[in-house]
Amino acid sequence: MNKSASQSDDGALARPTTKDLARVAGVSRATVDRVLNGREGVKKRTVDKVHAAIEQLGFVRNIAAANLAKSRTYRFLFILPQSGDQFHGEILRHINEAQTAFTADMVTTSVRLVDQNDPFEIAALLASLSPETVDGVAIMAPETPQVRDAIHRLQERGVHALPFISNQTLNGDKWVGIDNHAAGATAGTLMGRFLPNRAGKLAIIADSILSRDSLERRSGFDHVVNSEFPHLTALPSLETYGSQVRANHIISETYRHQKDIVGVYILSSEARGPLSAIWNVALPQNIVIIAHERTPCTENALVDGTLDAVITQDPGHLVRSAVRKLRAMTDGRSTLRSQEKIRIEIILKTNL
Amino acid sequence: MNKSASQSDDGALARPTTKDLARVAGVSRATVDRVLNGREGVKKRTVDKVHAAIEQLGFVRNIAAANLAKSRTYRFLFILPQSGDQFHGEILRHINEAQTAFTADMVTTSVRLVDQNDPFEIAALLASLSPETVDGVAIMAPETPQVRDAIHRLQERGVHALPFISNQTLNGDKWVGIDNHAAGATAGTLMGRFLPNRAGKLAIIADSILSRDSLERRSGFDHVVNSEFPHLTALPSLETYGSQVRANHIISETYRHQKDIVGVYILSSEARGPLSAIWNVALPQNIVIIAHERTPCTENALVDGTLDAVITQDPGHLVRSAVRKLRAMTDGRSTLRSQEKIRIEIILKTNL
DNA sequence: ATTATTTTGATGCACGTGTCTCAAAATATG
DNA sequence: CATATTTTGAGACACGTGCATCAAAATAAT
Repeated sequence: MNKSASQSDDGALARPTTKDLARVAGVSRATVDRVLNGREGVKKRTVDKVHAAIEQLGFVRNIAAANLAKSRTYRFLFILPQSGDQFHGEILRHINEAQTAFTADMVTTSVRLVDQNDPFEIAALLASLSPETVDGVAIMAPETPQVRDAIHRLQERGVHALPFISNQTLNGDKWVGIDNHAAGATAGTLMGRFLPNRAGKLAIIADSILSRDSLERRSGFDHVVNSEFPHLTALPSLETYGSQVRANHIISETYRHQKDIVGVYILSSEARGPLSAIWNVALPQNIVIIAHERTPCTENALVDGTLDAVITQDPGHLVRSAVRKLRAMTDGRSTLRSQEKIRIEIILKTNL
Repeated sequence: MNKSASQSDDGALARPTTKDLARVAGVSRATVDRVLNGREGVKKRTVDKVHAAIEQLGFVRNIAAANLAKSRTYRFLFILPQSGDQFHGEILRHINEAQTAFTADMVTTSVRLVDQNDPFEIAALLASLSPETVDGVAIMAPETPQVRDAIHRLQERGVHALPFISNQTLNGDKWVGIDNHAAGATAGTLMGRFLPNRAGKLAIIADSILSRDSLERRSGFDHVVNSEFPHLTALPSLETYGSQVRANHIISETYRHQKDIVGVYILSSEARGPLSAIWNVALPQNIVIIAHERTPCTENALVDGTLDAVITQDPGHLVRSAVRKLRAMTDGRSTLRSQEKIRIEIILKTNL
């Protein structure tokens, strides 16, 4: 029987190396290298022998040593909107916070802020990137033809691209973010459960209903409310377009015309505008209000009772997951499904 | 001005190495090594010079290369209860599932199942461990004097110990798990919010109220119910002691004597017994039932509407966090607070 | 059977750090 | 001053893998 791997002092099985592979497969280390790195000019019979040895020994490549040998560093870029949105601020904070941890893993991250409403600027930025300066890009931007094409060409040039959080068509698990339909449905369920016996109307407030996120959340919300809580009626979405004045206006107007509002659902990732509008209008205490994303603003609103629940995704997890995925993409590996699944979290006053 | 780090082809700053440190500090690589690894016999003035260079260059040790040189492998052991509990099954599953990912990081994990009720067995196991065979242990076991002492001696022998999920006194951030008081409070909040206008009694079911977890959850639950939902009254805890017969008995008895039960809170991490008892007794449809831990059983109960909400902690995150912490402890590093914070998650039918 | 081509082996260096050894230099002690 | 001691430097090798070169062996083509 073959001695399958060297034995260490304490009797534990040492981890098999390429040397062990070569010995067990009966080939040279050079050939093992050719097989492991998929180089040309190796007979199929030899390839099989090596693979059999890998199987037999349970060989796992020492990525650290490999990266050291290649002196590989991962250079990743986050492209984020430059709006002052607090949620994006949290994302930025986590990118910086994790910088030290990333450095230890040979990952360097940088951030570029772009105007969300200028697809040409985004496309131009993407066009300026090449595999010589960056290995992967996490992109948070609305899906427009320009951007979609730019992403496509970027990938063809050999730079990995990863839709980040929102607004892009998803392919397989090559994206990071939550299922917005389910997030909306969760909001709907909470709304219904918090209002078990009170028939009435639900106001729904969004920045703009044109974004993919908003549409999906709205659809999930409606689905649950219509099918499970027929005593509640979701009103058409109100759009604030990011304007505080407009937010104040539409909320007071709506409340004036619809006296039987029992709940408010704030769709957008920035709840500050709608919340202060609600504060100004002084809605009755017993209206249930649900918003998205954990920010200093929504935390405060939870604590003082203005907000009843917040549906959120963990920004730190989003950032780390993006980095892990980009790294896996550059290595041609796959990631752990369960680790990368971004949870839809529910936050109440008591689990802040 | 000093040339601070070598320049790579593409113009990007190469990451500084110990060589760069030596050059900038004006000492030899041997001395840099003495400082970095805290060896004796270096003059304070020299130590300061090196630290200044570290600061100036922003030097971060290449852990991968260091571990390679030391041929370091991390050998961790999980000590878990051998009860057939589904939640523990999930933990086990995640340990195995993440095995491949760990291997790539030079981490090998093993698992030992022990009888939770036999502190002497656990203490004996701990006593048998030495730094020669294991670097760190994640321990999930009730806190008894025997176990506490054994853990203490284990640490003195140089094996890192990490309380895992439950039942040990906590020191600083050297533990993994959720805040059970907050988890109980969350359950209480949901219960109250789901029952806004229905006065009545709440049945509370536990395996045993003697465990630290149960006590803390109960206390959090009571606090919220008493202070915020005075129309609800939490009954004394019912203990099942893991017996299905007893579960059936106490639940039917309680329901017979207390006709105005409007909610049930299942404290323990195993909800199967109480749930099937509830199923047998056929409680009225509109009773709100909340349990802990996401398992196949609680998932099914959510889908079919028996359960209204599940409070849970992500077992995969728990496992990975334990490994990261043990690794940081062995390296003498600190971990990222925000990443290791285990979230109290709320699961409804819609965010399964 | 000879030559051309493909496949394999042997060997050496590199990556960044840890860990030795031995000598040289600096400083302290008498 | 000479000597003992502390502090530092120079150098070599190791870890596991990638990558390159050149020769040797195996196989295919003529």
